[in-house]
Amino acid sequence: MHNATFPKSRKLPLVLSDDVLSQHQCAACDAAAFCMAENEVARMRRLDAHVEHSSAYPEGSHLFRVGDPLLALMIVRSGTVKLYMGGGGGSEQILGFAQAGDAIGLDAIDGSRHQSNAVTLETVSLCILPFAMVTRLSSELPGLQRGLLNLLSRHIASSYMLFGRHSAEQRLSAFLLLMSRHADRRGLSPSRLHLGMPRADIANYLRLTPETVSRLLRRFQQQRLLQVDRREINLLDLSALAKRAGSILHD
Amino acid sequence: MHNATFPKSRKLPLVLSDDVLSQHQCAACDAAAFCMAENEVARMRRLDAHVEHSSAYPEGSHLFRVGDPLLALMIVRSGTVKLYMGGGGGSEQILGFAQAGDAIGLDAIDGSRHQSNAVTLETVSLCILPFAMVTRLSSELPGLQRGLLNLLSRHIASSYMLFGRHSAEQRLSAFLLLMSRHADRRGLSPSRLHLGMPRADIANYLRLTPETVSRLLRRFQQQRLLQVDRREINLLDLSALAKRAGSILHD
DNA sequence: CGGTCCCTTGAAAACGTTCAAATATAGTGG
DNA sequence: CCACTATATTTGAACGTTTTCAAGGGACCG
Repeated sequence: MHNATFPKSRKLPLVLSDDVLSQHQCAACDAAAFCMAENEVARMRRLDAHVEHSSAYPEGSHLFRVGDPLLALMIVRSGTVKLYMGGGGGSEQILGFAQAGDAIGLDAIDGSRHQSNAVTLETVSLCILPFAMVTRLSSELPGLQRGLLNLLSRHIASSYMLFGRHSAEQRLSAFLLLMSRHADRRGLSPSRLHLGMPRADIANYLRLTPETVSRLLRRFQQQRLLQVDRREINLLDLSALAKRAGSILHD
Repeated sequence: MHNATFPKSRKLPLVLSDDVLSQHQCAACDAAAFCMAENEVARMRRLDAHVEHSSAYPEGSHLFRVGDPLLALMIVRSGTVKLYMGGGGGSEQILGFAQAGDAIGLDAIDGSRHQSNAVTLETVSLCILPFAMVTRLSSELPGLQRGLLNLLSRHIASSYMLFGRHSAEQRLSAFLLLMSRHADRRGLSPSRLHLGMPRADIANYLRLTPETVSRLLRRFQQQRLLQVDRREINLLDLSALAKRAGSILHD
């Protein structure tokens, strides 16, 4: 890890509000299986004793870079993280975005070093599960390893949106719809979307230009499919949007 | 597996010619680590005692489909295998091609079921390493698991060619160049290329149309970069081709 | 030989990009 | 609080690459 951009983390004080927040988030979180398991093993000992709740990372913080050793599994509590490959030399390729409840750090397939970069696009807070703990729990609990692998494969499956030759309209529709379903799964409103990233990043991810993304959003708004307010999107007609997405999501 | 398209395999007779052939291939094979390990464990016992050498699969045979249980790690000995997702309903997406020395069957990330389809584009012969053997060896030999994971990650890394927004010329150049390097690594001529697949499959893989692939090949030929003879390509100017590929391969 | 599949080739059209400039927003320091 | 700067977004018009549509060869297999 690059300490220059990696602020020191600390355990959060156990005030009630934070505890409730934590529970709510954990219930709809990628790492729920881990936290449940931890509870079981520790006989209802407090999560906070094992999971490290980080302080906030300011926008632009690198959580890890290519080649960094894999130290921990991280769960985004709030904010948006951009995962990308290729240096800043104009040729970066965005692999995906992680928001509340998403796990990151699973890209290290060889089990030791990261294969992509992760940078915060907004102020971000994390739950940090030291990798040693993940490993220990995995060996103790049989079902857990499968959970971890499922998590990994789900991540990869979502990236299949990028494969295939689809129109700009299809890709943006699918992107918005996936964001919506993601929010829904996390217990948030499926229509109130918070894009944590600039247009340029959406464009890069979808293999388009920022101009095209902007124009499409405007068109969708004119067609009453949604309302745009900077990075806040209000989806008005999910089924129509699904129709635009076409074959990307159904297959 | 679908037995309808999966002919019964047998162990090859140990005639000298085949043995030599086998050794030659194994030396430049994705599974070399496994075969070495096997030799070590078995105290120089013959490979053939453990690795199942399949009979030939005719063109169009499905080696596995989505959802099939993962039974074996397969190494292509000759021929070309197409890996793809999405049903035949006009919307298939090709994920890659496997030729001599390539390992297939590693797509089953959750460790139990295949996540893609594999079909032979030509007559294909395989080495089959039953998954139980792979698992057993992996647990006995520490370095082996890493070898397997490296194999997996290399496979994934090569698919990053598909990410990113590149021109048709860049993508086709990169494709040919990767084929060339692949052949070189396997001990074959880096200029004499045998594309095992139709133009339509190259196009699908590169997110283009068959027409565009055909036109580009013709243009490359006019520019003395290569010579085209049906599916046999003679690469005349690798460095010029690399220049066309541009940023795809260097990053 | 006849049929089928694959590949090629041409012309027109579409989609998305590029270039350029205006507008809006957030952040900063006076 | 305002002016000021940098960054992000929007918008327009022209352009270019790639696709689409259509038709013509060519190889292989029975």
